Amino acid sequence: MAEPARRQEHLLVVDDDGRIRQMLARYFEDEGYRVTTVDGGKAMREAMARAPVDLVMLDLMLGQGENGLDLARELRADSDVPIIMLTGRDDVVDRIVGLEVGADDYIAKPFHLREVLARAKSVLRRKAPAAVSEESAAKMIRFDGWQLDLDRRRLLRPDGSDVALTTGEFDILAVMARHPGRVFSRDMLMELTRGRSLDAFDRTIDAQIARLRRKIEADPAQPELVKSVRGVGYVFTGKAG
Amino acid sequence: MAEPARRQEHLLVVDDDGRIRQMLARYFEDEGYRVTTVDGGKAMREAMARAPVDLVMLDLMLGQGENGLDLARELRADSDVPIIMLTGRDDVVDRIVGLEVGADDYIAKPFHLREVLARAKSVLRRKAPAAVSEESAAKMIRFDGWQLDLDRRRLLRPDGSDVALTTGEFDILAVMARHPGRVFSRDMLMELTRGRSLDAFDRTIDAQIARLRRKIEADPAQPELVKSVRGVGYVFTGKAG
DNA sequence: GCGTCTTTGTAACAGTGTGTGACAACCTCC
DNA sequence: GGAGGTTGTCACACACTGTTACAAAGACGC
Repeated sequence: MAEPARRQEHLLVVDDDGRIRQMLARYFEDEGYRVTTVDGGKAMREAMARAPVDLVMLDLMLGQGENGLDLARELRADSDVPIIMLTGRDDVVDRIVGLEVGADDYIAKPFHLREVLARAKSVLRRKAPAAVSEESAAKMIRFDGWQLDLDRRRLLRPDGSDVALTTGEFDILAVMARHPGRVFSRDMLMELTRGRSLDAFDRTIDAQIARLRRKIEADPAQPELVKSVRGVGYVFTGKAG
Repeated sequence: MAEPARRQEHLLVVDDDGRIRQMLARYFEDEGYRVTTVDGGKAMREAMARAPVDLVMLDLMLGQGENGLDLARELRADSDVPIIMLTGRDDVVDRIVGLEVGADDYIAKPFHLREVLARAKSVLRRKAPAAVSEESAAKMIRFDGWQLDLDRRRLLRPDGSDVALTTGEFDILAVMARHPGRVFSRDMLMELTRGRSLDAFDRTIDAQIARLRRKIEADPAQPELVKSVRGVGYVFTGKAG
């Protein structure tokens, strides 16, 4: 089936398993795509820098202690390139990945190549018309009249106005607001927001919490939404709904 | 000081690695817990059916194609039993998903047994007094016109104004107010609020009670809400409703 | 590329919360 | 009434947290 002369779309496959790289590359090249395959984050960054990419297919479980989620977040920080996650796990993982980093679709391993192709086409079609088309219900967390939009990474005040949160501030709030009433240690917050663990005497989280409070609390000295639990950590005390 | 005959708490360890099962079983049994160990989902279901379980410690990477996250979700569907997940060192995805599925805490392998014990105590302490489900309606305790909001960690006076309680003060009041009329020994209060036991001649609890009274009693010298029981401890005498 | 602006990590300092020992007041039992 | 033990309170030291300022790192526009 000859493809009409069309700009060749460029796929980047990130997977530590050579067989999968080869399988995907062969199949998509047959389908008329240009395919680059890499085995990890470093190579991915290099490939991204070298040539524009239209779609990234990213394995969630990479070897070498690399984490697909981190790479996805990294990609999202830089660009709007569509991302399809490859995962061996079930729908729960995929949902989270979607929430966390804004991947566009997912495919569970083992997969059928025909299905991968269908998803890839679908994602490319959706993304192509410039602006992010909003077909899925936005994932929203509501509390005390506020709205935290996980897809758009925005926080809206009860009056609808926008709060300008930085990436770090947003990540901490997102993790905590998803579990009101649960106490998070600083270490947990560090791991959940950026996959690093905290070393002793690190005040990073405290500083971020302070900045966050300054933006979302009526009186930062008497916080109502993010409270401290002495000797343990922080807890989100907003009321869902 | 003889420990009051307290119900032995029952732990269920789910892990496919026999050495880990044995290590955890030995350690927690030494600490006075009853421990059951199983190696997979089937045995887990059987154990759960056989005897009530107070805490499940669940490995996320089970052999035989079994998925710890599925088991966690399955547990959550049926019950509110606290869950601690055992995860790989840097599998952030698993942790996020685990929390999302409803696990209460996670511990990265390899772990220190002392830390596991501390987490277990902490989870049991927070879960024990009535199932505090995360997204359920606000948990409120009312007494004599006062309102203690456990989710928001706030105390409101009859006139609706806010009382600024510290973490420690709030925890003690929360524990006692949940069980009006029941007498708590200092040791019990220490255990329930911070998972440590009290050593001899420790005046910590007394000091906290004094500070608490100063904030909530009309006349701290003639307490109406938190009374002393000489030779035993303290009792909350607020009238529910 | 370069300079500029934003975001983040870190150190320093101030303020708050808590544990501890001392002591006074109190209770109970003899 | 006195002894011995228990409780309330205070003061103080120390640990924990909030906040600010500044430097480093990163993002952005040109």
